[in-house]
Amino acid sequence: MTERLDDIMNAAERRIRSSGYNGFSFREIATDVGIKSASVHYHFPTKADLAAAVARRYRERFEAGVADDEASGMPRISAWRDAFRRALSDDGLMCLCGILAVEGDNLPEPVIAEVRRFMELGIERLNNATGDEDAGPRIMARLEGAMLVARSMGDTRIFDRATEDML
Amino acid sequence: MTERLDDIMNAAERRIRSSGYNGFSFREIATDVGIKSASVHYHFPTKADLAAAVARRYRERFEAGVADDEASGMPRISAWRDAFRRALSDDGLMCLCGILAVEGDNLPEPVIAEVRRFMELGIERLNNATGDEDAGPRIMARLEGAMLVARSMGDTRIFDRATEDML
DNA sequence: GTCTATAATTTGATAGAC
DNA sequence: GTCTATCAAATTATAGAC
Repeated sequence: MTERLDDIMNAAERRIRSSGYNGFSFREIATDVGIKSASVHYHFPTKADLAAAVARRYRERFEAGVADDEASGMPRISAWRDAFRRALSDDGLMCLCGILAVEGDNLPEPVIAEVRRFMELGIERLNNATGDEDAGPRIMARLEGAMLVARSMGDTRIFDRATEDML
Repeated sequence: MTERLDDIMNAAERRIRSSGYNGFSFREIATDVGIKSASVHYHFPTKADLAAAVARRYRERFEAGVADDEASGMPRISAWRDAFRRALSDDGLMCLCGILAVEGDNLPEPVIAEVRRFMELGIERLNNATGDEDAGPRIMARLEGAMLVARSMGDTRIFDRATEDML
């Protein structure tokens, strides 16, 4: 039913995580999915709509992944580390919110808002888990940074080596 | 003499660190500097040329800043932390190589090469300083990540809180 | 829902005068 | 070195037929 919507969002997520918001076009998404760009606009009127929807879904999926790990007894820090590791190893791509975060202030307001929500979520959860209000920013920084460096060196194992003490 | 060249590179660096490689145009640079885009092409034939030159200069300036700190007695890890902090607080912008790193593989080859050189430099120097081959990736990850998170939350102090134990 | 067609703008880049 | 003029291509987005 809504499989077409999913196809579009999947293609958009892959493209954004590869090249960023300014690095993909509606025509590319359309080609990936096998339709025309006008049809993509039918589902998402503007580029900002599409990117914001993808960012929201990413955050919700991320949150659910962490919750699953915690439900099976994993400590919260390890669960967040595991969720980042999964995002990196599943497809070798950067964190969606990480790349949107660095692309910065020229992005549409709704996209920026979703990214900030992702960061706030992680910081708050990790602060609560540790009782240390510096722990949230520090752990999120390590995880985003480990993805960034691993990606720039083209070596996933760098993420593991830079975060193995968090297990 | 070459002040025009510097003006162009300064404008390009600011734009890239704000919005990335795909987020700036020759016309914007030209407007910033007060000339026409054709004149920018005179100095840098292609966009890849300009970005690669800016990335190389960034790395060299970064390296010199670290060397200065070390010459005045600062330990190497603190010196790297200080150089990142300076880059962030001078203008509130992201690390140039950090943003180019996440924009990824669709960038022109010469630009990717400069970014990788920056990361390799940091990793190697920090590995040597600690005698631990995991320390380089871990420290670079923390510094890049702290900038990323601080930037996405619009709060420079997050960088300090996430890295104060490295002083 | 998807298409064709197209508008309006921007982009990276070049040619040639001064 | 900088300009005007221009190009070919790509971009976001819309109108309207099917």
